Amino acid sequence: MELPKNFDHSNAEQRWYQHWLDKKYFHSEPDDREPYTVVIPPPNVTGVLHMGHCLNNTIQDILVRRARMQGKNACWVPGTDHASIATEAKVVHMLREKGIAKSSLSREAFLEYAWEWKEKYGGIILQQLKKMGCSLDWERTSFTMDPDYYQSVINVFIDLYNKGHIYRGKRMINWDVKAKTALSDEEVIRKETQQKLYFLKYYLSLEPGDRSQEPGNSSPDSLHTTHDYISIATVRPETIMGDTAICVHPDDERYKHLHGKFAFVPLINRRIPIITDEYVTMDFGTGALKVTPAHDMNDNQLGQKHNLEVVDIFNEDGTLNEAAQIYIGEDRFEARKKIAKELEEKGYLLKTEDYTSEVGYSERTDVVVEPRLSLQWWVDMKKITGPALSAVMDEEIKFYPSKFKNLYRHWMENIKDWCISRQLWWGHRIPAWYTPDGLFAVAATKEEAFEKLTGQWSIVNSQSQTEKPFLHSPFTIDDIKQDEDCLDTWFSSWLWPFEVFNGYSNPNNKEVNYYYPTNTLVTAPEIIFFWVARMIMAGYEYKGQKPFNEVYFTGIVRDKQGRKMSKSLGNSPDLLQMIEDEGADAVRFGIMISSPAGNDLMWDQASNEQGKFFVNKMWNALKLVRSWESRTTERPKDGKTECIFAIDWFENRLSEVRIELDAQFNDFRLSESLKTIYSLIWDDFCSWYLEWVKPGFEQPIDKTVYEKTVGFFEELIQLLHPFMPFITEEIYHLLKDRNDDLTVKQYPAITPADNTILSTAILLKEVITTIRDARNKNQLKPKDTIKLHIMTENKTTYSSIESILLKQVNALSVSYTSMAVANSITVVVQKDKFFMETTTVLDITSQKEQLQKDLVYLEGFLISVEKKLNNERFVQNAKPEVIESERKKKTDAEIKIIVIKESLLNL
RNA sequence: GGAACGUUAGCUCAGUUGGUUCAGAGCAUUACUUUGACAGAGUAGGGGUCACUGGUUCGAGCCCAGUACGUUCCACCA
Repeated sequence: MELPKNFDHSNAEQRWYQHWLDKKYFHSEPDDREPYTVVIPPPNVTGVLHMGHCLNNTIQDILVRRARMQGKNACWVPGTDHASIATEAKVVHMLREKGIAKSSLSREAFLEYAWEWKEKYGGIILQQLKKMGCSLDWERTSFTMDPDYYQSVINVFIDLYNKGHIYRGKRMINWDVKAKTALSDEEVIRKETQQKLYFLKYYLSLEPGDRSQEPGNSSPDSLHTTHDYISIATVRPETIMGDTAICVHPDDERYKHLHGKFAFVPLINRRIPIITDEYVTMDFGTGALKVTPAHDMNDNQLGQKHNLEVVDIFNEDGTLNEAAQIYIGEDRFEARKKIAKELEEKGYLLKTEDYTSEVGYSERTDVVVEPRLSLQWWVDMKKITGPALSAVMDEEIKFYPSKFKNLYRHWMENIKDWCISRQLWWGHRIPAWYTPDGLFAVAATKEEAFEKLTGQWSIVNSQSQTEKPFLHSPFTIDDIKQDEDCLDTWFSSWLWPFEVFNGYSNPNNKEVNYYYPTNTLVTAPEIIFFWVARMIMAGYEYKGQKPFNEVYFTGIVRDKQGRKMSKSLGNSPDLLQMIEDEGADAVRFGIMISSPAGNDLMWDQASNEQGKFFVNKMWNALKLVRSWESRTTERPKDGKTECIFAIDWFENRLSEVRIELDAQFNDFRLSESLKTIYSLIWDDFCSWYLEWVKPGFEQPIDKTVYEKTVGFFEELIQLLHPFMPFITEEIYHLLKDRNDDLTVKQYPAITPADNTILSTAILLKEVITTIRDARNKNQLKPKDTIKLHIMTENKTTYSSIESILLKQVNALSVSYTSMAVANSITVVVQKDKFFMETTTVLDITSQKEQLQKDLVYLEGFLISVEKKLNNERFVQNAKPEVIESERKKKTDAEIKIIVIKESLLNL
């Protein structure tokens, strides 16, 4: 059969992926084999494949495919995350384009749209993973809002609440004014922002207890007989209406006379106390700080400490409310401009300075985050961290690279409570129920909640009966209402490693018992806290066991300028287009070859080229080997020996590499293992082995050699298969007709390599290279033949390789000599001399130069070795084997020097 | 402000317990080959004071201290 000139990747990819699916190779059922379980980090349902996914999933696929070929029961579970905020944003956007406002819809109607949207677009990313060749068990596809999963999330909430680990509390949170939802600290991105620092006058009240000067008159002059003021610096003049104190450092001499006095907030003239706290930095701004407990995290803490009034001046969309008194309804940043102008006009503004500071932005909507007081649901994290810290520190769960252990420890030791409520409809609705009077109960159903609330009601009322007969009015089941909010997305995905096997909804079922704990988690370091840490906690809390044995953190994919790949920068290539153009194998190769373990990778699309070239190289090797098939012959036993050595060598070389690869995989040095295989195929197999066994033009080939060669080729592509599944499966089937498939072919056992053969091959390669180099330098054409004379004490070694040598350096003959051969090119390799007899006129200067260069190096080397050996302290302190090796270096160098000197004399 | 990590060839990176046949690989580059699997190739070569300064040691790319630069994370001064 004639093979096409090139590999047709798109045809092969489709064909083989479908074939693997038809054969159910990726489907796993519990059996008596050792399991190898990986759960995919569930991409957002809204997601489309990007380079990060490409890296992450290629790595997982490599691990899973290798495990499968090692005889393990490999199970890779796919699925998606409902991604509450991101998905809701997309649905809202989609509705807006249709002219429908979310506010005009009931919760039920909105959710109907959302599900519709999810069904339509939600699976795109999973389809894209198929294009990459990912060997996922599609029958196990999970979704964080599947009915069972949903119920598990709710039950976990109830359970944690009942254990006292979840509470409801008013806390300062990061508020996204666009999405109108609370954000966790981790969802806030801090960016350096150019700002203005406004220096404002706060006029002083005359007497600390003077009530005659209450606000009411708008003119400062009417409030103050003098113009004494304290100046403060702020970047947020629009929040002054929320000020309830001014704070100075107790030791600040400038303000000691003001301790306990009062000042007036400009424009609204609220009278506020001047308090002292060491929190204030004396040398920043004016050393006096305006305290706005409702709108600043630190001010809030100060406010609590000093019992200050809290005046919240913002609506949930970031506009000013009535409490602000002025500019009601204006957006916060509009208000800032207007207030700044008014302050200036009325003489409150002393000056402004340019100022750069970090401002928090919402990761989801990119608006400036507003610190806001709000009633939210919280997880008391200290109560559930349990064994999660020690599991990682004691390496019961191993982190690769281990540097992330420190980061993890730091976070765990300083863990803060987790705000889990989100003001969204898309997600798991919080199972809390309220009476019209604000009593609440946590329960799975309304009926249960009603029962609990009735109980609470009677207790409360019986306690308060002495004072008031009904502290809370009576209510019916129809009066109670469920919490409107949903749970944070991560509150569902932290159950992922066991709930994909129904490990919570159906505890101790056969599957979860078999597959859990999972083996390897492959994820991005960015979500070590969001997800990894919380999965570990949930694992111990609900399974009493770690969720995975090891975590491999991939690097961040950056472009060649070192910038993170992102949509907004537009430096993220269209992955699917790339796969279509260059082939999935090339793309997988490209991302893996540039991916050092655990470090960020500078990815350049050019690295796909290397993958494409590699595919082409293997394709051509296939064509070469196949062209021999029809020319095989049985050879007499005393036939040529060159192939015997080549085969011996390659067998041992394969063993050697297998051992190497094992070590690399154990440390997740996947990029290196790909390089190892790449070089094994390109250099060892194509450049050396195939050249050594290649028959002359249109000559026959020994049948045994042919079969061995096909066998080697199979073993090579088997090693490569996890990295580049399509081209390897294709070659496997084109090498010869067969019924089995490479995807499930089991690796042979690892055998030790014979070092003698390996070192003979190294010698052989070195001799070939050196002679070729000498030919080059003496301007011999490739077609010019030579007669090779070898001067060696080790004839036996050379006899096994002399025929290869002859072929590889285009020699007519090889013979052994004990004397220098006149008029020849001389080279020295190790302890042996090679004389190349040629008819071409020789220029001996370059030879001489080379030999002299070698001589100088060797003499220098010898001196340094001798120096060392003559150093008494070295001989005393160094290990015996080190001294022994130094002695050997010395004698070797001495012999070589003699050989080279002789050669120089003969020139 | 605190911390972690990094600095090795033009670029991206390996260098495991200190031992001058360890200064490496892949790209890129140069010369020569339009040879019969492959020019998407072959053969061979050039290229580095291992960031800097000290120290420990018989011996340092590797260990220690400091400096500079870079990246990231955490906390943040209004």
